[in-house]
Amino acid sequence: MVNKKVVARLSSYRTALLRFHELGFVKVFSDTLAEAVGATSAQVRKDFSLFGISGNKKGGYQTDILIEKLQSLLGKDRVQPVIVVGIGNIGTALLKYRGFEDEGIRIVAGFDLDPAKINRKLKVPVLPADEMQDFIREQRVTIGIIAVPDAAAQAVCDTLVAAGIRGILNFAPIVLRAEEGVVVNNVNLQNELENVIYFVNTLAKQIKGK
Amino acid sequence: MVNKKVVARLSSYRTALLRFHELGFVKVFSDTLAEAVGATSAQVRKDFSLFGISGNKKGGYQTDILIEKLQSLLGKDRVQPVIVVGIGNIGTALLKYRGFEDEGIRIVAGFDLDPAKINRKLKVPVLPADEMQDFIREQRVTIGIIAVPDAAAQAVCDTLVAAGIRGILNFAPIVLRAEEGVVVNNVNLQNELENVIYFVNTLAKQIKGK
DNA sequence: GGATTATTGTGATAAATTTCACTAAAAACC
DNA sequence: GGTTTTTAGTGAAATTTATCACAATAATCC
Repeated sequence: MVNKKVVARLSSYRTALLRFHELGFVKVFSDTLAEAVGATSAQVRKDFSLFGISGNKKGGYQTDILIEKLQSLLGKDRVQPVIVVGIGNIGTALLKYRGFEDEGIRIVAGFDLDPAKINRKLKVPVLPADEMQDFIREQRVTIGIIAVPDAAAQAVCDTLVAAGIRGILNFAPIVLRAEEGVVVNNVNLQNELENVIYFVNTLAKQIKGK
Repeated sequence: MVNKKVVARLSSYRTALLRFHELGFVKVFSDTLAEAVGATSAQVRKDFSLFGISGNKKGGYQTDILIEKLQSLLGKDRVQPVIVVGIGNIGTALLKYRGFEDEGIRIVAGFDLDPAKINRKLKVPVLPADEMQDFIREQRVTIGIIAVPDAAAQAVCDTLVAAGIRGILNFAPIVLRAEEGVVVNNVNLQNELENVIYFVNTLAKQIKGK
C-alpha cells in the first residue's frame, strides 16, 4: 500500500538518481540505489514494483528512464505552484530558496498579516493575507505551506481549504483538522531536534525508523 | 522498543500538555491528549507505559507532573547547546528563531565558509568554519545542525564528529555516514513537499503513517 | 550454444507497530 | 458502604512494514 514512507523513499531515490545520472551512470542497480538512500535492495525493488516500475534482469534499471518515471509519479512533469503563509523565519527561508525552481516547485507568493512584511516587488511577492483567497482562486494554487504561529494555524488552514487548497505542508506544532480529501503533512523542526537530543542523551546509536 | 516515532510523539505530547497547562488543566486524560496529537488513547497509554510514566485510574494524569517527566526525558532539565553549520536559508532561519530559548535549546553559534556571512557581533555569532572544531571542544557542544549543500555535508559531518559532536540534525539530501554511537536524524523539506504533491495528485485523503 | 553469473521480481516470513478489548482500581454517587 | 462509572494499564490480536530467500531470466563467458 502506498503510504507516506514509500513516497518519501521515492523522492530520495529520485534525488540519488539525479546524482548518479550527473556522474554518467547509464544504468543503476537496486543495491547501488539502496546504499545511496540507506535502504535495502529488496526494499528498492519492492517499492518500484508497487508503482509498476520494472528493470531488467541482470541489467538493473536504466537511469534516465527510471528518473523519468519518478518525475512523473512525483508530479514533476508540470510546475507545481505553491504559496507560503507566514513570513517568519521558516517562511522566509522557503521563499528565498532557489533550489525548488529546478525541481518543478514554484513558490509563487508569500502571505502575511504584518504590513511591514508586504513587498510586491520581490521576485516572489509577499502579499497581505486578505488577498490570499482571491490569489489562490485566480492562480489555481492547490498546495500551501503553513508557517504561522500555532494559534493561527487552524484558521489559516480553514481559509486555504475554503479557497481551494488541497494539500498543506504544516510547520505549526498542532494537528490541523481538514475535511476529507485534503492532504496534510506535518513537519515539526523542534521535534526533530528533540529527537536527536533524546537519543544522544540515552547513548543510542542510529535512529531507527523514519 | 524506543524508536524515533515514539520519541516524536513524546515531543508532541509535551507541546500539547504545555497548552493544556496554560489553559489551566490540572489533569489530563489519555484520550484528551490523544485527540490533541492525532493518536489513539491506547497509544498514549502504551507510550507512557514504555517510559514508566503512570497515571491514576479514573483520575488521568496530573498535568504538571506529566510535563515534568517529559521534560526530563527530552533533556529539558538542562540547556542543550547546539551549533548550526551552513548559514544559508534554513541555517539563518534556525539561528534567528527565538522560540528555542524557551524550550531548553540554545543555538550558540553558526558557522560558514563564506567570509561575507561571518559576524561575531550577533546575539548568536556566525563564525568562520575553521574555528568550528575548537569551538565545539571548548564549549563542549554535542549537537549540530547541518544545513550546507549536499556536496559538503559528509565532510562537515566528519569534522563535527571528530570534534566531539554526538548528534546531528541533517537538512542535506544525502545519507550521512557516521561512526556507531553518533545519532543522525535527516530532515528533507523538499521530500516533505513532494509528499504532499504526490498525495494531492493521486487524490488521496489523509497521509497515513508518519 | 551451453554453462555461468548477476540481478530482478516476488511469495513467504519475520519484525515492528498499532489497535482491541478486557481487567483492575479509584472516584463518584446514592 | 455498596454500586456504578470512569479511566489507566496491558496482554492478545491485527495490521503494517520490512526482510529473506529463491525462482526466473537476461547477459556474459568460454
